[in-house]
Amino acid sequence: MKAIVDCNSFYCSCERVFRPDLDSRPVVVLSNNDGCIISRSDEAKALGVGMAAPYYQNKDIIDKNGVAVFSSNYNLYGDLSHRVMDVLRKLVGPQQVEVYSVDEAFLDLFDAPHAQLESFAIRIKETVECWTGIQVSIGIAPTKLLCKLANKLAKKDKRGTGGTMVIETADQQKKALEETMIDELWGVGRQYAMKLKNLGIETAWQLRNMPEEWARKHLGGVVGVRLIKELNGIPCIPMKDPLETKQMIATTRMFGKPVQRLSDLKEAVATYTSRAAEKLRRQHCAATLLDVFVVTNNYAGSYRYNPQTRHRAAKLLEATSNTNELFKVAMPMVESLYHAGSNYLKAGVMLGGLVPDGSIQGAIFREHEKHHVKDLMTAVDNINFSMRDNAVKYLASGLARNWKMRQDMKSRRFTTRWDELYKVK
DNA sequence: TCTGGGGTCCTAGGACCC
DNA sequence: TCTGGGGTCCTAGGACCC
Repeated sequence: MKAIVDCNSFYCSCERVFRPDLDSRPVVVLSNNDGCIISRSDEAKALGVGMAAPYYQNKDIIDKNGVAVFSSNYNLYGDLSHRVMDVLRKLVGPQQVEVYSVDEAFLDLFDAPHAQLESFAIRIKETVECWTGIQVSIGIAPTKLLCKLANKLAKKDKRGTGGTMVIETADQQKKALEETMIDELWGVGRQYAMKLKNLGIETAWQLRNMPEEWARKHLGGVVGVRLIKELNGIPCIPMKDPLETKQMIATTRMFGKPVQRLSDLKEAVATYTSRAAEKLRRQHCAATLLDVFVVTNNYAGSYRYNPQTRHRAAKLLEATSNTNELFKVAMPMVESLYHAGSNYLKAGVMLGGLVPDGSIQGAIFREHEKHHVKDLMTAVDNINFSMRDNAVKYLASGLARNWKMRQDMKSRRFTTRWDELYKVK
């Protein structure tokens, strides 16, 4: 058996930990640049505030109902997320926890006694809530897909099951699947949902009873087959090794306001490149592919939002995690992508073809020089980690930073900065 | 005036090889 | 004059997730 533990309205819950006065007030948290609403408390959902809805379109409802609004505070959320995951590791063992996202983790319960699953779930839930202040819902089932489904049902009926739900027996599975519409299923997005509805399939139970060959034909090949199997309680999505490293690293941002100057665009890409390189070094990897992209909106005759992306990719001669080496490749790419007179909304850097940095093959005559550079990178990373964000930065990243994003309603970093600690009195 | 920032997996199709 | 079949690797793009 497996479980998923999911934090309820995670970002909102994080804000409430330090603002108990908001416990019964609606709360929302905005995306970077204060653009979209990406987390809503139950009260905000009840008001009809949509997920991923643009902030400005909901401003009326928000103002009228005294909704508390926050810019996203990733230092705070990241730290509380680690605390939740640490509690889970303590309860079930570090190898049994797969962190799936900032607010969700799968647990491998292969040896948990069946008769005690329900009480086990309740104990996990109560411990996490007591130790971190974050409320969670838990779904337990034989497959990941059924776990997600159980979790969704547990969330719907908070009092009945206390925010936990076990789907184990054939009866429990049938009942749960009949209650679930296909568009609520994990792995069924807008496209598949539309397709399925056109074929007359409405509930998860109906989908479960379709033959695999049918799924292979209509639902993206192996993806569809996996869906059906998982619905039938046959595990096809394995637990991931917690030590696995990423295959791709990206850093991309919208600008606070559109930029037109090449110098601003280069500063932004340099900043994202150095961020991406930091992430790369943190997982002890080097990249062999670099991709730079820029997004323009040229408002042809109207103000319609009609973004256009252009990108350049480069294969690196030598795998590297050295920020300077990456700059040397990225900067000319920005220049070649740039057209004077365009409005740039966004830019990004992606690093791919990742290899472990212990095994970098390269020019033998440069060995000495490379050790030097590695020490420098380590020093920069250490300073930035221990001091504060970007205590040491590259000049190429700029000083004026006209393009920096807006975050007008950010709470304090209560748990990760001495000068922003919560004050009791 | 204002629409996020990451990721994964899969398929199709082209280039190339023998 | 005739012009196969099988394989690999890579890239682009779609669909999905939180």
